[in-house]
Amino acid sequence: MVLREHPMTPDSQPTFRALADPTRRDILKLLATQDMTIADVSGHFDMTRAAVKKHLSVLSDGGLITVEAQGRTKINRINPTGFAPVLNWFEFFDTFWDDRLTTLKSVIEKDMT
Amino acid sequence: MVLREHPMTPDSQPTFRALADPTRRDILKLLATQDMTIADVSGHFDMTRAAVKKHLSVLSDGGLITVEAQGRTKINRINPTGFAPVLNWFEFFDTFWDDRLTTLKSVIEKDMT
DNA sequence: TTGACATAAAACCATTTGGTATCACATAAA
DNA sequence: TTTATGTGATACCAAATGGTTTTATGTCAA
Repeated sequence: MVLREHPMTPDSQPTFRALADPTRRDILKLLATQDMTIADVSGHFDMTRAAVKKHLSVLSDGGLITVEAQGRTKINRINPTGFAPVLNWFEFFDTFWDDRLTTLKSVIEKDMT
Repeated sequence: MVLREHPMTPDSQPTFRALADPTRRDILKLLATQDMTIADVSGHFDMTRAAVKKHLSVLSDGGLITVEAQGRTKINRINPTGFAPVLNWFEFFDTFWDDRLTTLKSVIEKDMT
């Protein structure tokens, strides 16, 4: 028995990969406040635009942002739907642990105290 | 304004990193069903025990499993509390999006249909 | 049309990552 | 005490990753 993702399930790997880098997670928090061009995003980090652009590409591959061309700039916009694959993955444990009265929700609440 | 994790917040990076690999996510699903030794886990994957051991170390670094010595074997056990850092990170967006009536919960439900 | 500017793309580099093979160590069993 | 077995640790390798620099390309404004 080798556990593998079901073939029909949308591949969650690009999303998990996109979330694995701290800079990309910070970019997502940035874009949660407002849509931004690449130049805008770059202004918040100590790295070249090219590097930021690569991160945005990874985020786009993971479905976590959408990019819309607007003249000579591109508007990077967070995509709430893109979180679904990861959230659904967590849901597996949530439903699984319902039996043990150890839901993920209770885990969060425990951490809050 | 450069977004960085608050110094007092437990570092979530090792947890995100641990979740970024598909094999490690499969291991977690395995351990959700029952605790296992390294040999047990290895039996489910087409790779050497050494490779599986590395994955288990990364999962342990991320706090997602605990390891208990038992004679000459080691029992690997999933640690629900270890999910807290990532779940809390998602909570940020959840509360943020409450204003827009776009909570993560609704994202999941939309994906279910 | 010319020049400025935002993004794209490619080559390149150092480090990390996921895997292997090998050897050492500790514990259970003969 | 041997011997087998489960695990740990190290060295090593190919590929991926995160960054830079440089060179296009496309679009807006004089």
